[in-house]
Amino acid sequence: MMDLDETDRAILRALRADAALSAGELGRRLGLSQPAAWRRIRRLTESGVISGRRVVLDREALGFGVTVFLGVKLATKGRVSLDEFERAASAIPEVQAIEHVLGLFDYRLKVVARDLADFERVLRRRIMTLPGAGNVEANVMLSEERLPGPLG
Amino acid sequence: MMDLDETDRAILRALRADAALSAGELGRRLGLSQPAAWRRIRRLTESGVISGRRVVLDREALGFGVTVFLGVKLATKGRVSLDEFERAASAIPEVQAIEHVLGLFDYRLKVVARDLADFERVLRRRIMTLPGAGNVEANVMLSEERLPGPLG
DNA sequence: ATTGAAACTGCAACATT
DNA sequence: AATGTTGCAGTTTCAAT
Repeated sequence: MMDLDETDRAILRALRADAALSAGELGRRLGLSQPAAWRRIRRLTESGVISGRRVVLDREALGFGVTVFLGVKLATKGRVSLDEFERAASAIPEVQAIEHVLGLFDYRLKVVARDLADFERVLRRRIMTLPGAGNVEANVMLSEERLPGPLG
Repeated sequence: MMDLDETDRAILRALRADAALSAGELGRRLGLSQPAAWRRIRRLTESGVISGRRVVLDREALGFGVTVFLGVKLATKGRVSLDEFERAASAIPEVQAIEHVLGLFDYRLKVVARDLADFERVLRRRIMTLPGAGNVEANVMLSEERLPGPLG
């Protein structure tokens, strides 16, 4: 953990919205020279605060109009069950994220599909056959809003 | 929606892992010239398939070690209730994502906090006081695995 | 698809405060 | 310790072939 000043936070806020911003453009906005802004970005990257840069793909543009969150309760728990479940879930192409959670469910899966008919196929042939899967609860995503979140 | 060939998919797969890859490096890997790779990236961006580039922040490095998924059932529904709930939830700094869903819950919130004591504060003073919030169910995240997902 | 060229960016070295 | 200036290699972003 690292302590950030107001300038660092402004940089993170800007890069969260658009990681393609150049150090020069960032410096211009914050009143820094290009190398000064660049050095701060490098420092944030090397310290691990910035852990990567990813492109965001538009699922709809790719033909995947349906996103569903699944809560999964395992029927059998234990070291082997968790590993096996995670390995099998990772192998399903439509699964975008696997979250191991504590609470009413054991896992939370984010699944995408072309449409509801396609989702039913994934659910029946892939999800319900996952090793150890007991109760499964589904929530179809209608819309999603991503927020900046706290920076320290 | 746009149709992609195998090369486009390889580009998306590579950029999903690391958006900082240059067009030259991408071309080298795929057997394309630098401008050819660059043109494909631009085409994918202009068509909306690539909808943005974001930095990934390490929550733990920022001092937020706890991530909780909340399922929220509204007590009162209707146009106004949804708008009001979303507006109030957006104003909570610890809320990272607001997902409007169909199913057992009406909303799914991704919330981060410094620790469990901090999370309790957020839950009691911010979440439970959200307008219209009825039942709230929580799942504490233990680990998360993000997968490439299907590309068409 | 390749080449060439202008503008910009990333990155290092050095000086300043 | 953080900044600014200079300078160069590499990249982006075009146009031309």
